[in-house]
Amino acid sequence: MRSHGAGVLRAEDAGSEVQLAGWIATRRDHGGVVFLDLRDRSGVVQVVADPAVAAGLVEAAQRLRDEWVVRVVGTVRPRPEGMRNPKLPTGDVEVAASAIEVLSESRTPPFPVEDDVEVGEDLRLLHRYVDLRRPRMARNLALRSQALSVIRSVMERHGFLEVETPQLTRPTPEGARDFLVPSRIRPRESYALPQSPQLFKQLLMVGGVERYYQIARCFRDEDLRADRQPEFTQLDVELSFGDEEDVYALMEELYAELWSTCLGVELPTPFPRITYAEAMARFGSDKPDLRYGLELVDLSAVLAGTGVGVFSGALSEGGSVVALCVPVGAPLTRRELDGWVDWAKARGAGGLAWGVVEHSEDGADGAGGVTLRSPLAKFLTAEEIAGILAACGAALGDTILFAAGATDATRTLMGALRVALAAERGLVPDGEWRFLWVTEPPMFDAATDRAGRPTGGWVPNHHPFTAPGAPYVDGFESDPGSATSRAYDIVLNGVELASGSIRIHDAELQRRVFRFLGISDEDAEAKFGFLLRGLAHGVPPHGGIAPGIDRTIMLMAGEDSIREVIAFPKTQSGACPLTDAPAPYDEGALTELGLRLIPQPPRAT
RNA sequence: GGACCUGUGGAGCAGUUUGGAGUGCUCGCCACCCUGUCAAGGUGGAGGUCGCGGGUUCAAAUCCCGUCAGGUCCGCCA
Repeated sequence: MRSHGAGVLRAEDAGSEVQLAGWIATRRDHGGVVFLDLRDRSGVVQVVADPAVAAGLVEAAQRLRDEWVVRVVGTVRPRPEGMRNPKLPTGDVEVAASAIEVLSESRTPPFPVEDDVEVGEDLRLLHRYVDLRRPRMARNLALRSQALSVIRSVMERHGFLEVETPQLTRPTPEGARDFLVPSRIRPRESYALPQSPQLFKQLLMVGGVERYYQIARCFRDEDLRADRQPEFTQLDVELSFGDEEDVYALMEELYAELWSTCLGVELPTPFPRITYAEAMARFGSDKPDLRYGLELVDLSAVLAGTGVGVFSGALSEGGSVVALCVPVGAPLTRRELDGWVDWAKARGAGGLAWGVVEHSEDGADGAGGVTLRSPLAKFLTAEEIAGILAACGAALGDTILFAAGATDATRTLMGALRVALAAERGLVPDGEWRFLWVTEPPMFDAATDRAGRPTGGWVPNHHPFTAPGAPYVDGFESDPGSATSRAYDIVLNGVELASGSIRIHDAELQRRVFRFLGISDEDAEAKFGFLLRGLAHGVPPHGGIAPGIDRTIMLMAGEDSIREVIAFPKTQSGACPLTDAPAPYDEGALTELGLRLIPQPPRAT
């Protein structure tokens, strides 16, 4: 049916007889001659219905409409001098048609099949089959396919076995909410879709697979975001008889090859490593964006004896005072500062203090001829102001923002402010790829209730199968807040791309962790019995990682949402406009499943 | 569970602040003209539940309340 892709024809093809097939992108009807832009996956080429070549073809071409599917037989010929189109890769040639066959007609498209028109996302998803024709989406799909191919070749090269794990499995009692799947053959019971193949891949290690990978679909029934879908894809990896260094080296090679092959970019390896504690202290985030500075400044020491109430209050309760110095050369306006104070309050903070670095009128305070203009200035001593300016490395025109309170919360707030300010002030450079490893996260976080109050219990920071760091194996129970784990993340430009850890491979240690988390031996047996039995049958030391495929492709494609790199994504409310999923239950099916719906409560008026 | 933004012929927008006739722009669509365009051009034309419901008013796209949908974020996501 087809001899060439439309987009591949070049000057050297002149004279060739070709058969093309594709969609009518546009039609330019000059009455006596008609130009068609024919689009297929490979690109676009101009087809001419020229009465000098084929009689009657002009009339046929005039009946064609956009997005009709046609087959064209013709001859490639160079365009006349001065008629070349440098905007098209095929612009040196055109195809003089001898025959045009309509394979399929089309309604007028619901939106233009071009990149430069912003179309509402619900409409794009409703007609995704049209949206996918747009060059941007076609490019994203091709990039994704190429990336998956590179991933498989790297993993196979290193002796990893691709093993599939169940999609119908048992509900896991902790973590994200499961999608439950009832079945007719097991009425009143439920499978769950896997949040990840975590326990299966560990059991594959027990099973002697030694090196496993899978392009694995994962499911979590949690609220959606630009970078979160209810179903998403991970490169799931696990290896035996190795440690962190094996995982790091493998992933660095993988990402370097992805960037090299797909983007033509050579990544420097190894990636920098910073500890979780350092990331939180310097950037207020466990996924710092290293493309810009704007690091957090801890002023707790400088302000140890301050008379400023909000600061001294936080410090006396063991908290911190944290500053950000915005080096924009020109101060933020009062309106902008008020906006950031409101921004902080919307996140549950008490507020932000601020100061602008100005020329010192009398040289009485500050240093280097500058001082701080701030509502706080009259409550600060000259030494404190000098200390603040020195600690921030502040220069004339800089704006300093302050927050005070519990250390972790204050750092997190200022970390979020750092990201928001950098975006707002245009401090984020284009075209930089700043990979890093974030290592040694806490083993546990303090558990909180719905209102955010600590319950006194602990929850895993990563998951309960993560090995404690060597110094904490014996005593994590006595000082759980200080224990770190052998987990690690890959972060790129402020996005968490991958997360993994070295696992517990000792049944007794695993039981201790469960007990510490408040899971009794009985509970553990009921929920994780299959894992514990596995751990009793000869377990190699093992660990792994799971890079997010959607997020990786999103960043490679320069997109802001993973929906742009997923062929058929869901909306933020978890719906699919194309298929209108999810659908209401069918009563007959419910009966077979042994289920009954709770009547919808009457809406309060 | 919460905050914010958006919703106007097929697409993208303006109009909403300060209520006064569905008014406008670009593209698309239909018909006709046109033999070198590639954002083709020209002439003419069709196409509207201003998301939906209620309220205020002599009068609502515009003001108020509610609701639905899409998006961004907080919570949530071991």
